[in-house]
Amino acid sequence: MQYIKIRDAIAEQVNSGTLEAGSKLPSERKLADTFRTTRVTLREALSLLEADGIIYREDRRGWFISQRPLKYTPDSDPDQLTLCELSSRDGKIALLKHATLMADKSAALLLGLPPFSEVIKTEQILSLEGRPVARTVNIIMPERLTMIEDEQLNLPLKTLIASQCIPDVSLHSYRVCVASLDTDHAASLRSSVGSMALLIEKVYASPQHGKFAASKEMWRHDVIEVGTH
Amino acid sequence: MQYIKIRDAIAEQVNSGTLEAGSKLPSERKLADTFRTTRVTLREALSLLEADGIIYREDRRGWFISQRPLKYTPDSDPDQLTLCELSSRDGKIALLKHATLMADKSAALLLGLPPFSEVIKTEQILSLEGRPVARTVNIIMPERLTMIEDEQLNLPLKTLIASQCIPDVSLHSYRVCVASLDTDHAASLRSSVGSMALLIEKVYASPQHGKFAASKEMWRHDVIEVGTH
DNA sequence: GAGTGGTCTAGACCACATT
DNA sequence: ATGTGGTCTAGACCACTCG
Repeated sequence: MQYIKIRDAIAEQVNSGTLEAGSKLPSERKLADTFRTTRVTLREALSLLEADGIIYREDRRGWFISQRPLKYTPDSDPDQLTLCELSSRDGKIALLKHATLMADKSAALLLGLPPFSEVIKTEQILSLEGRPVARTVNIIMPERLTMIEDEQLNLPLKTLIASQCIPDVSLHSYRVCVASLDTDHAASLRSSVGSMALLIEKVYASPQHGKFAASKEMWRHDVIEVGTH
Repeated sequence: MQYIKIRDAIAEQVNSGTLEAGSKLPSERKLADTFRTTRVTLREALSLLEADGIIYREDRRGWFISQRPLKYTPDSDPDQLTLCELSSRDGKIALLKHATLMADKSAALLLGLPPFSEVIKTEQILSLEGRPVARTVNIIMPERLTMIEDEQLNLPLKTLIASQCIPDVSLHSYRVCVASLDTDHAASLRSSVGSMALLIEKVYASPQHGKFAASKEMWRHDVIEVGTH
């Protein structure tokens, strides 16, 4: 099993600091030559390293060394920008699109909505040092909102909610699971179809209104982990 | 991108119920013939389905249709056997090995132990309907235990702790992350090196003793997800 | 013993990113 | 324009599983 040895050789280079976080690996053809093998086998090794979160792939751009992951803690539920700050990372949110429309099946399920409910839906991209790492879909029930300014649409959902003066909002429930990227998500994240990702779903509720907002975040899996403290 | 079409074709067969959960797919060579392609491309498609948790691989045995995943809820922190029961699955725990030894780096870190601390370490395999799906390492500080019978060693950690009459034990912290299987774990789980997995770490503590026990569970990723309720 | 999955080779073409 | 990664072909051998 050659590709195990190749994986270990590259992993060692990363751990020893010879290859710095964020830097690019040599081209697949060069690496294949170096290890005296073919691209197919080399890519097998790279995929293992990718699975471990040690390197990541940018579609058609090459392979790069991962940074240390962010750590999302459901207990304190920091919003995305706070999460970045906690790790001293340069996080920025960009708005992809937004619309008021009928809730789709997944949104209706998440918020327990009756058929034909209208919701506000926004989609955002979170970038770290310019690299897109997560795509978020936010769903909000419009009756619960007094007013949204355009500039607020690229705020984290939690921040937006906070501006709405609804008392006692809390993270009602969340779900974490391993997922893989579809064509659309892959493109937004400069990744490729089928890449592993971590899906984090959150539902926000208040005693008065019950469940009224939710988000689905699709994270590149090398970027985040989940836990306490 | 042929392999996307092949993936979708197989996924459709699964969703429509033509292929039942738990059943085996035809051999790779047959499938490659069916889709008029080579094994390499076919395996690309199968890997996507595996990443989505729709199918899973048993090392050298073939590809199988996944069951619906268990759902681990840190809030209530059900033990592994309870978790299986909640989904009406036939879960069984087998003891791999156990020993009293010096805490390794990862154990010491988890429990905040001083150097040269002795701990009890047990390793277990959880099987669902006979299929090994998770490997658990339990770490316990021996001072906190009155006595352990051999028959208790294949109990879930939480159940074992409950038998020890330590008041107010709680799940102190946990961590969930995507990981990949090393040679050893892969073998225990009838999987292959580098396969994606979900790692769940838990630390138990009580007001009197602080952190005194922990577990690291390595789950085949098609089998489990994490969330509330 | 036949068939299977695991691994590997040695190419090829294309679309895209970068220069 | 060059080189790169993404995709695909058409084989091969071995070790293992299973009947």
